[in-house]
Amino acid sequence: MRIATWNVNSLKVRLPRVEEWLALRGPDVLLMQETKLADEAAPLLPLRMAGYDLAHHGEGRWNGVAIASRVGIEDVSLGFDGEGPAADGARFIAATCGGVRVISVYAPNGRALGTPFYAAKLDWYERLAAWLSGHADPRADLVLGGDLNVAPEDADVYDPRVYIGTTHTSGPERAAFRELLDWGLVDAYRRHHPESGRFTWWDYRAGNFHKGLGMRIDHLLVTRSLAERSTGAEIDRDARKGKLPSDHAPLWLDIERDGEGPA
DNA sequence: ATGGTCGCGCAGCGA
Repeated sequence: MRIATWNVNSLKVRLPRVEEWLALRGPDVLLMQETKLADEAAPLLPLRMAGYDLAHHGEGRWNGVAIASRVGIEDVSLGFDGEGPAADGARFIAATCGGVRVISVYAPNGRALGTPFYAAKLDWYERLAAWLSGHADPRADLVLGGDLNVAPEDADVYDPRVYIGTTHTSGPERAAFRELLDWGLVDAYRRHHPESGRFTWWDYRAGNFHKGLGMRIDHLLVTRSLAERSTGAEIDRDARKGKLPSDHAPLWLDIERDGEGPA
């Protein structure tokens, strides 16, 4: 089973790139973020033509998360339980695909340390952790993926000195990220790639992609049962190239089916 | 050169 995540930065603009990428890499499940669409505008038919069902949670204009699956999609939930879909800013969608509970999240950016936006980011992480504690089991198969807007280690940025005093690498953000790991999730990409300098996002400006100036802020966090069955993970830098790219690259993880050997 | 580029939507904000 191949599970991928991609901040597409407008599914409307990116649809051709997404269709192309689905055909190329053939993920069973694709978690998307920043679709920037209202639910009525979600491209259900084009994805259906590509063989995927789509569950979408959007508010239009900003944010918006989705799950595309070619192995079924059931028990869709929008937003953190108890808050209702409107309260989460269209940053959380969960569904069961091929027997695995998958969650697509788009963490708040935080903008700058000490701002209300930064406080809201940390608060969102607390609510995410509370949701996990209340509604998920670390012993079950679960994937929490998306744009978490945190580079968990210094190895996840091109130069840690550049980020001193900024968001994405601050102590409280990294502590919030580590709380997810402490709950029972494993950073699936790191399990396969210990090396530094592997990024999922590069600023559009100043040729940063071509200069290799990026951050690893998109993640696939999986419970141990899945981590033990994972056979590989890759960031697809090629998808950041070419015509009309997102500023994020997709990331995927391959998992053996439960039971009898590789899928 | 004290910016740089996108997407949204039609000014200027957010990332």
